[in-house]
Amino acid sequence: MHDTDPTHIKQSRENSSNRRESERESVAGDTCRECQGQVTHDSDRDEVTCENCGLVLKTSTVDHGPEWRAFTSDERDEKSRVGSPMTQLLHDKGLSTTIGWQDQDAYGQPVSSRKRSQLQRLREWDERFRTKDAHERNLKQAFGEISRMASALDLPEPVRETAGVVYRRAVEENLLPGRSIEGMSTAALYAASRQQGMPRPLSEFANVSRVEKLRIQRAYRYLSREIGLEIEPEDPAQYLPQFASSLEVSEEAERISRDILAVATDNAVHSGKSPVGLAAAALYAATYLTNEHLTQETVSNVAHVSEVTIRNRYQELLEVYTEQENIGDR
DNA sequence: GGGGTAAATACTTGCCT
DNA sequence: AGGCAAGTATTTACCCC
Repeated sequence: MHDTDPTHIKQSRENSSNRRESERESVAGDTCRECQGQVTHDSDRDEVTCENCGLVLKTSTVDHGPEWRAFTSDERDEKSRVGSPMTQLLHDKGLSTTIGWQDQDAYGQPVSSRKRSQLQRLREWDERFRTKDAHERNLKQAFGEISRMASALDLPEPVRETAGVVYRRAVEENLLPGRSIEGMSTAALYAASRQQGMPRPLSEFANVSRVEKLRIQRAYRYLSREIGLEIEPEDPAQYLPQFASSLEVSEEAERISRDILAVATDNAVHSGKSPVGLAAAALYAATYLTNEHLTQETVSNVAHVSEVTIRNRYQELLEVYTEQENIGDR
């Protein structure tokens, strides 16, 4: 749904109308639209992701369309037995059923009073299990909020799903009691947007959320500490392939930049610095060494960091790197 | 184009109650 | 627990070579 590539949309249409015949098994061979890297299908999570840059290209590749065909509306009514599509954003993933309120059997006949009280008890328990505890009810409300805010901020689908997962984890870890659902769901969305590599300033979230910035901040801090919410690619090297391919630098340069980062990590130069900035600087430094000479501007454009950051960073990197080189050569 | 600096801002951490 | 404040990194805007 979030996929903007028209060819994919066409494919999925064909999928549902031609049933299974045109099902495309192999994502292998396709390439990432951002970095041209190899993409793989993770069947556990049902996501198509890029091996290089980790971009989630497509989630839920399952064909949600019916597996039967109907040619008349009567036939459609008769055959239809499906509910809404499954989604992370419904508290029970949209899969729950309810026990009907009518005291009737499958044929519409009234049931005996004995059965009736049995049904009543079943309904009670059904209700209890379905909204098992405060948690599930929280989820329901929170996911609503997440969706609303994500739309307002125009965040893509993968981010919303991630936010859902994050929030669900928070609930499972019992982090909710005493905290507002609003604050937490905003924090989850904020965290998700960062994890997915498209951070927005906290203030934007504050604008669309019903809680103030401070609350969100606090909730976020809590979140990230309590469930070790590693803002995922903590490893700067992860960004390299992506940058390298969009900048079309030599493999040599990419290899060197990887070295530089490794050395930098050993020397603990990189604590507290943004991984993106480091990756960009390393790449810039590498092209400097291989005489490819990219300008700081081009690198900064691709990496979305300022030239200043690259300047500051690459000098430090180069310093430790050349030092290490000299020691190694001796 | 590379390089530098100052002020503003975003974000984290630590300290205090 | 929550609140505040200080500290660090990054960006923006401007300058010079």
